Amino acid sequence: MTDGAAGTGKRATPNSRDQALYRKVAADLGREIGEGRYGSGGRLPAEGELAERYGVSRGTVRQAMALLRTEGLVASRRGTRRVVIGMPRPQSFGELLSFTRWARSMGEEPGGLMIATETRTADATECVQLRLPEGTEVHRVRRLRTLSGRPAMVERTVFPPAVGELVAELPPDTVSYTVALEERGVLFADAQHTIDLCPADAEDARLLGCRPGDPLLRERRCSTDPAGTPIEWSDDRYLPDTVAFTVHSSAASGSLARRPAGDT
Amino acid sequence: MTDGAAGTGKRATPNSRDQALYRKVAADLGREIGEGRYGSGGRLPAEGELAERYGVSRGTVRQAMALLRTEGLVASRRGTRRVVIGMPRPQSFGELLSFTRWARSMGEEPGGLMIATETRTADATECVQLRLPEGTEVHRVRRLRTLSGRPAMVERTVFPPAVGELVAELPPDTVSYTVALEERGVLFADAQHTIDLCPADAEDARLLGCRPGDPLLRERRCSTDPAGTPIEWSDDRYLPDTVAFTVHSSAASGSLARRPAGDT
DNA sequence: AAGTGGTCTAGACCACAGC
DNA sequence: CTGTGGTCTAGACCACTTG
Repeated sequence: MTDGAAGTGKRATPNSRDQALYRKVAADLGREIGEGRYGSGGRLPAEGELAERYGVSRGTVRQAMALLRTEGLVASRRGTRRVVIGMPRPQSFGELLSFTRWARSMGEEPGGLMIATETRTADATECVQLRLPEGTEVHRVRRLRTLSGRPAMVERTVFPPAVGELVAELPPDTVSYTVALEERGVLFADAQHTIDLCPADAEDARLLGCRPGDPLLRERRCSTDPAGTPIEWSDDRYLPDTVAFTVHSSAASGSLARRPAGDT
Repeated sequence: MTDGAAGTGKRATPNSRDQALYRKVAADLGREIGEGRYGSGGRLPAEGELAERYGVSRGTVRQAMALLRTEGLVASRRGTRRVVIGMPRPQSFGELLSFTRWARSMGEEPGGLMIATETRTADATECVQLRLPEGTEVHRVRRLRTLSGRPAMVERTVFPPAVGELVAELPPDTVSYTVALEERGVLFADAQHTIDLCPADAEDARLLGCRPGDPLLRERRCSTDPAGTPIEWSDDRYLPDTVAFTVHSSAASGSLARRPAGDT
């Protein structure tokens, strides 16, 4: 291996730029899959062949494959080569948490009409979700989100104190809190979502232009930073025909579950 | 390492029973997390410590951790120990694909009222989803699913020929097709889900006892076997207040995405 | 029997968190 | 500086699929 890093010869390269090697391999293969290089249901090259092609060890190729697997692009089992079972989706996580980024990726103009903002003591649910001691002050925001002017979703978000302070200082014309927070060093790493259907309350109906009681698609979400600290707890209610959620799940890991309606 | 496997000393043990070592470690840690041993937001032991405790290498501990991570139980970053961010959920995959198993796990009595079964040529959508050539004959089943007698969901499933043959031979009183198929060697390994809201059509309304046009929570799903071959394509429509779906997603992998309503 | 992915080991160095 | 997880390597053996 042509190793410029004078030394043991063990280290491949210090990763000239930001990404890990296995991520580059995964991205490359993901791109090829998206281009139909192997076809839907087609077989990927063997681990050994890929290791040689990219000049990396088998372990690194396997790390890349694990990524492609959790993204739902390939299936694998002992004895045969991996198989293509899905097509890559553009950078889902950023667009998943940010309504603004998602809207823009679709060529729509996102909007955020502030309805109310307040600082109050957290209720029982919020304390559990945000892992805060009882009686903590939290920052609440309610907004009507629009797509190219049309009402699309009512957003009710609660921030813990540390994040709430940042939110309170945001310029009044801020469209994306998520992007603004990331620019201020708050990183989103994990999120837990609950998706169900709920009837519009009086406020939902007034904002969205539907009747009270009309069903909405609800996504409740708790996001955490890389340290595992909760940074937001949100209740988003979408008008029908606005969005759909897609999930990949597998027997090996399984990030999706079905629960009885009602709790939390 | 006290290694009874007289030999190279490399292999730890041939895995006395079915499971891989890293799965045992993950299961064990998952159980401890569920018991609150480390607390919500608490820190896990270091990789090295766990490797010693279980008598395995660091690589094996890391495989276990990767599992716990995709299951949404822990978050991790360089420099500090892993942190608990979620509680374990019981065997989600089996209960996710099987309405029957899910119902029973909640102490409800699942039912399946057969509405219609037919063999016809697949339409365009079905051909794409099941990766079948145009004009292939598929097996279709429509059923009303009930929870302890109450209507809960209308299920419309399409099976490719190989699976359809098995389905056609199932006893008329079969409640769970999923379980029956698994008993006949059809294994479910991966699934791709799309969750959204859709209005009840005339049949939905009649079966579920609601009005046509009333919104239902819809889950469309394509499941594949370990070889990556599609084995079912289903459109399930739930009455409101019946179910909620929960998903974990992370910046590192991301199995959840939001899409505009409409397609596929 | 050959090919291929699954599991496990052992060791190295790096990058980051926190004292 | 020390501890910790992230990345990478090299090699071994096993279990399964396929021809």
